[in-house]
Amino acid sequence: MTARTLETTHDQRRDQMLVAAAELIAQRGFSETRIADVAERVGASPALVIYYFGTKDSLLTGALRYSEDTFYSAADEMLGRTASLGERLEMLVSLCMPQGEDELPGSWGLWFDLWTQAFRHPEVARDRIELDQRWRNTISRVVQDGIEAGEIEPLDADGFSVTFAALLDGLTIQVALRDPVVDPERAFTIAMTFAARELGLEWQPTNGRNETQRRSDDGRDG
Amino acid sequence: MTARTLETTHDQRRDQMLVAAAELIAQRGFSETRIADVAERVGASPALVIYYFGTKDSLLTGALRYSEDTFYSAADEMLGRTASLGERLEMLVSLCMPQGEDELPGSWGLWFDLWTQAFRHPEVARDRIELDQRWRNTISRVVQDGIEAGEIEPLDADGFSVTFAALLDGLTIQVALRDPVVDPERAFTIAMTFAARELGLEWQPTNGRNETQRRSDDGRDG
DNA sequence: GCATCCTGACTGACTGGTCAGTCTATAAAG
DNA sequence: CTTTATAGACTGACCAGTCAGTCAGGATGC
Repeated sequence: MTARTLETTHDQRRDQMLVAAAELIAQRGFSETRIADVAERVGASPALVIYYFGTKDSLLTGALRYSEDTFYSAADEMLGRTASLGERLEMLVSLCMPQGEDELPGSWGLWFDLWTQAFRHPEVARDRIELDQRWRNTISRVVQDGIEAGEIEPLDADGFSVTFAALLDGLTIQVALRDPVVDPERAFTIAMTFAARELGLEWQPTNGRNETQRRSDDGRDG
Repeated sequence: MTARTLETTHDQRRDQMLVAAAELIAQRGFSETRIADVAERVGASPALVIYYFGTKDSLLTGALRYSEDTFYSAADEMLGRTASLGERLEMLVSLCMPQGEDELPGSWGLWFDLWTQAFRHPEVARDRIELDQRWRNTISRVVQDGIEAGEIEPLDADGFSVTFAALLDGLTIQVALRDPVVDPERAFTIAMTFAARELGLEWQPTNGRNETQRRSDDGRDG
């Protein structure tokens, strides 16, 4: 039916705008993102953006949601392609550490904006809570799988997920904010050491980099 | 001498404005804070605010700095009045958990704004790094004192401070954002349990509340 | 000819910052 | 003890720019 095609292009446009908005927010910040910027980015008129989203706020918070959602989906998907508990944890952790510039485009700044918005806007707060629960569930599931596979002894996976998620958030902040004391490698090691100790899992840092992430040659920085 | 009085009132005015700005940022958010709002709050004209700070940005980032600085000073000061390692840790942790509404006025939101600004403005980032180092030093010092007092075995206090600070940040986020899974009590327990385990310290949750913070009656929840 | 998509032109409200000049108080001069 | 000078604190009026959102109407597809 024709409604389908229309709806499809409609949704495509929408997603284009959401992605563009997310990228701009990541670069410039939430309230420094203008409708006109988003419009230009997708090659449309500002009026069209309003046509799709009604208000600026609706667009921007939508972009935040969209971006985080994409992040978690990517995480879930990647997890599907890995088996061992150790590797899976490494994957989750390295996903949190902005060490390359090429991951999801600068999405780290979006966390800050999401939190800032959530703090003052109940609707955003609700979404964030949901998103965070999803993240903790992912962690919890990974641990649970490890238990069921006999890799580690049974323990309170949910409890672990709460603490571990908090630790990851805290480390990610330092790394994203380029704290000289907490570089990506160190944050990675801290997180993994904590997890290993807490779960009773064998783990030690591999030589410099962990192998679950990006090809061994990473060109140069910048 | 007269210059003294003049300078004093000058600085008073300045501080008034910084405090007012901090409060407004906490309430409405960084970029929703107008010069006119600050001016009104201190009973002055917008022009006067500019007269004192030159630009809006200078005022707002100054307010952020001022507020965080006050927080850490308060922490240091409180620490001076406590002796045992356990109590000191409890104090640091409870200082991070916004459970009452009456602490420093809504200063939790300021963290989010500080991070958000720091992510995109190098100057703010520098300040934040310094502030955070100060915080870690405080933690480190507390642990070091505990070691020297023979309360715990020697260990890497700096290393601990990095991890513990990150965990506290992560927990504070959840609490500040009213995550139903991580209420203040739970966050408190998680942090203390982690610290105790990591430091080899005896600690168990007291009945419901810990005694180092506020009187037992806290009215109702807001 | 109808619905949806889309735009250019426009506007109304807001806001950071300027500026010319007032007010107050201390200091200097007469 | 007045008068005058100087400086800092302070303000009202104003401006120039920005930006979300409106609207009337054009294109496009069916």
